Amino acid sequence: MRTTKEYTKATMEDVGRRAGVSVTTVSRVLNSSGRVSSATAERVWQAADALGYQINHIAKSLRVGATHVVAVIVGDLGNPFYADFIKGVELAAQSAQLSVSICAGAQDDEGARRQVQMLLSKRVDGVIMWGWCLGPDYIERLLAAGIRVAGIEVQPNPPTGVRSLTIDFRSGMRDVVAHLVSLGHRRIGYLWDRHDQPATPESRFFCFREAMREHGLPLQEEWIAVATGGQRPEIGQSAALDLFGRVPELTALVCHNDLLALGALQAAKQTGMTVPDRIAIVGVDDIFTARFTEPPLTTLALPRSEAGSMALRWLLESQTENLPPPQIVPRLIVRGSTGPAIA
Amino acid sequence: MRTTKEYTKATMEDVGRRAGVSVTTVSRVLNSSGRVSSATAERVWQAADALGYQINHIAKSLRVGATHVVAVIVGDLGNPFYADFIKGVELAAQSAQLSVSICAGAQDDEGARRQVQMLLSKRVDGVIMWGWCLGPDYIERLLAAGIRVAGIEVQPNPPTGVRSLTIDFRSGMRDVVAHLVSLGHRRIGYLWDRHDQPATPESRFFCFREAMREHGLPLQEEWIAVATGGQRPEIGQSAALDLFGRVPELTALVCHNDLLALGALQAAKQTGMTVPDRIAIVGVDDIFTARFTEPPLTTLALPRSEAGSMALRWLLESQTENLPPPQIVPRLIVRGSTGPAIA
DNA sequence: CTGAAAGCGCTAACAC
DNA sequence: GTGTTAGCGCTTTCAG
Repeated sequence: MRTTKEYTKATMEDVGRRAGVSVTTVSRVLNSSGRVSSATAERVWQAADALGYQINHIAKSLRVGATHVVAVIVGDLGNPFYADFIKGVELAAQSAQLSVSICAGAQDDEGARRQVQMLLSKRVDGVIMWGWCLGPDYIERLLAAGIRVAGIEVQPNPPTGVRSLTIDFRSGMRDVVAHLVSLGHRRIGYLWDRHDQPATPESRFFCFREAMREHGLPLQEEWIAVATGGQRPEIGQSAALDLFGRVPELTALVCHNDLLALGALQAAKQTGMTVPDRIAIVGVDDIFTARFTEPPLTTLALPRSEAGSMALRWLLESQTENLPPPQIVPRLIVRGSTGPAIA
Repeated sequence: MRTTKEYTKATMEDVGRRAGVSVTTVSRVLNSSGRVSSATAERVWQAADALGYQINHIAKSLRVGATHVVAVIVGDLGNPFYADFIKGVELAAQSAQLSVSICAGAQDDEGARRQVQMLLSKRVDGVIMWGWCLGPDYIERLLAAGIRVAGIEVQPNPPTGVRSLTIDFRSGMRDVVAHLVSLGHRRIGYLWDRHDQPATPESRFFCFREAMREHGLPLQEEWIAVATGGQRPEIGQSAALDLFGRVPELTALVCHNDLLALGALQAAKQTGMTVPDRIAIVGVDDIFTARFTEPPLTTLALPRSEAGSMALRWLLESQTENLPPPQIVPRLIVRGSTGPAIA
């Protein structure tokens, strides 16, 4: 084995010395920028890999002012939801020769401040996020620093400049409701995660309500359960429990996300309501777990990995003006948690 | 990608100019290195945040030769197993002022080569991995470049220099077997993921076999099912299916990991074997899904998030000679998939 | 086609 | 206490 020093610390100067050329030429060869005679080019390449030369990205970044690093920032890394998303980003990043840095979501404002400071200091080229993990002023700050920002489900009103990808919940929720209606359900509740607060027209909740209206089944106020306290099954469970007690005439429940739906499933079990006979349950996301519950969860699948890749590519797009922002289209996956309504 | 030139951020020189001092002084103040009169220090601070100064880590890294970036590299980012692990690393990284870069595992050798090249180029300070995602020579290469490497379940024989954390499967598997035996099971099979190949003394499989022996229940060759083809429930399912058909006298099955156990659960369902009455099933890992299967999965929980934090701290440890390598201790979580053996 | 030289923003000797 | 200076390794004018 070659010695440490030689193998790893080779600089362009070393390569140049070995090939009998200047650093300039080395740089030109290695980046295929500028005209170099093929003879010297050959010598440079040989010297480079004889020395095991690896470009020093730090130096390059300093010089050219771009780091080729994008950061992914998500609410809760422990949430199984995000793994696929990150995977998608990673995948696309690899083919774009970027590396991805990950940041746990900022819980409080102080955390957010620190995150932003870090992003700024590290001079990342871009930031990708799912959901609104950073306050608008922080996002503005990134934007002002020339850092590109792309986001999925950033509501309401992502600051101008954010490359926003939307999920077509309009069609998605229409599918969900159509499915339920076709099974004879008419009294369909919604387990809402208050997080998508003012429920903008692209939001899950808004689209659900809209779809209900389209079917002539206006959503009743009391059919809504509000889960507050984070995306955790337990939260969904208690909210569903309350809802089931309060309005027993419901025959179906659509949940804002699968985590909450998992809780609803438990709540049903707990109160002796059979799924899907007594109550049908639908989630959104299609997390890994969804296939393994009893019964398996019917859910509106979000192609998270693809969404991650799309977000990265959208981030890289040089001009977004003329292009239509990418849409992520969800797909209803019917499993065992939905069935015919009781007569 | 566009450079940030046009947005040029404040540099130390700008701060210095505004405060009427030199860059050196600014550096000294901002890093609290060196003696500076509190009066000037005060002026510098004021100038700094008047200008919204953010240190440029790129420049700093180039100068000091350390990037304060650690990379996490795992087999498959989509595997729900890893999310918590990464979260743990992130958590500890935050308090150590490091940022974490993530790398999807290298599937093939070419991928691995590229990953390593990237790590080298980006001059990360350290690499943390779960499982052996990189061939030994690649690891050597990182080590040779002065990059610290920490790994969990890196078997067999992590190259010297790797800061290896082990999981105490010895006690863990002992708990598993003791649990099963206390329920009256004696014919206990094992669903093996061949990946932990030569089954070193720290490995899941080895420890299981050892625990069986301790209980006077030597594992029969034919009680072993081998799942090849990756960590996917489907793989576990077909392997379990085969095993159940081949050796019906088994009353319990321990699975190398939860993903495989999920498959085993399906296989049991498929063949009409009730769990846990006809066959008890135990997994390892305690992935999120485990709580939601029917019946819920009894499993040997690995504290993945803590493991991630531990790994990072162990990576940072300056001298490892005198210190005992950290041990991760698993904990048996009894749920519904295990019960008394049929008489 | 090739090289010399000027920095990118920061830190660390080394003066004063 | 504070400033001057010399780079870290690279890209990029600008000359030859």
